[in-house]
Amino acid sequence: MLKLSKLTDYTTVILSFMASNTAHIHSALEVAEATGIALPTVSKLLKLLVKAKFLRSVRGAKGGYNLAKRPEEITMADIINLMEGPIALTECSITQQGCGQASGCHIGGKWSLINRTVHNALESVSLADMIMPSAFPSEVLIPVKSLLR
Amino acid sequence: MLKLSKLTDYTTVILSFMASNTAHIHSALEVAEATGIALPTVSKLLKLLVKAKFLRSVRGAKGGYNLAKRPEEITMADIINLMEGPIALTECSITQQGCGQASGCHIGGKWSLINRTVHNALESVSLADMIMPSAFPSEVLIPVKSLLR
DNA sequence: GATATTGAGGACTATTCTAGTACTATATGA
DNA sequence: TCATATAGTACTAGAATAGTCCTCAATATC
Ligand code: FES
Ligand code: FES
Repeated sequence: MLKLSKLTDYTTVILSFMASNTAHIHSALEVAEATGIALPTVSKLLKLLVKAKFLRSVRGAKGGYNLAKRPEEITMADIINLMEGPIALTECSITQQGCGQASGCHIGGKWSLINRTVHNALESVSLADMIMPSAFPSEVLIPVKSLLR
Repeated sequence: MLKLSKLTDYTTVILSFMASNTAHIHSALEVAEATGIALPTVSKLLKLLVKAKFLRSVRGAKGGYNLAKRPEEITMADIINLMEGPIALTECSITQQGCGQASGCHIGGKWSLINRTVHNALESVSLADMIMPSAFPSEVLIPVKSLLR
């Protein structure tokens, strides 16, 4: 289904929630209740997000989390990159030298074209776009030609 | 990693091979040897591709497979769609009514924007593009604005 | 200063999904 | 009729994912 893992989904929901109210800090419990995701899972993800510098944390009583960046600065590509590693649809697009079935492959470097195409698509959507009631990325043109070098 | 399953990868390799030589039919064994993928797996995938109308099959001795469409008519989006189902990065983008954590979700229909963005990207690359030594999709512009309705 | 609250960090388990294999039936050319 | 090749289905082992739990560290409040 070319689907994201549930955790990536959750992460997006959590970040959207944080972005929609940047004023004060939110405890893990608060986030869990607001999003409907189980507390232990939320907790796990929040820690991850702090490590990745997307969130800041405050420890101790009355502690919690808030966004460390502006919503415009976090794109879907960033989130996916964090949760699932670099966007690489196949093994052989990571190393440039082709994968196992090297011998018979007529594709070669074409995967990297596809990867970049998808990556650009995901980069065109930011957290800010996610929370706007009906605002959209103004007009992002993705000339496939420009992806090549 | 936002990665495709291996089977999808294999399928692309197999289809590319078929596309690079549309003249005569290829037996499963021939495809397996050419691509380096294990025969049983190749066989399984070829059957699937026939069912999906991407390939035609000829049964019996001297039988085999060949492309049922022109390489330009098969896009990466088609292949992924076949192997992994409709491109839907998350559960809730399938049904329009939101997923489990409905209550606290500030995202709503925004997923479908992302899905369409990615889908368009993948649709811009066809099998023909994959086999051309260095040809690329001429110039596909993806105005994100146009994805919305 | 004691205590309650909240995050940090890591380990562990159950479950689900994927990949790969095997086996039987059917069609066709020689 | 036999050799060859696809059609269809069922099964198994392995890997990845999701989710939970437990202990330690920091801080606010009383
Ligand atoms: S080398 Fe991996 S698909 Fe071609
Ligand atoms: S309803 Fe599923 S992520 Fe919002």
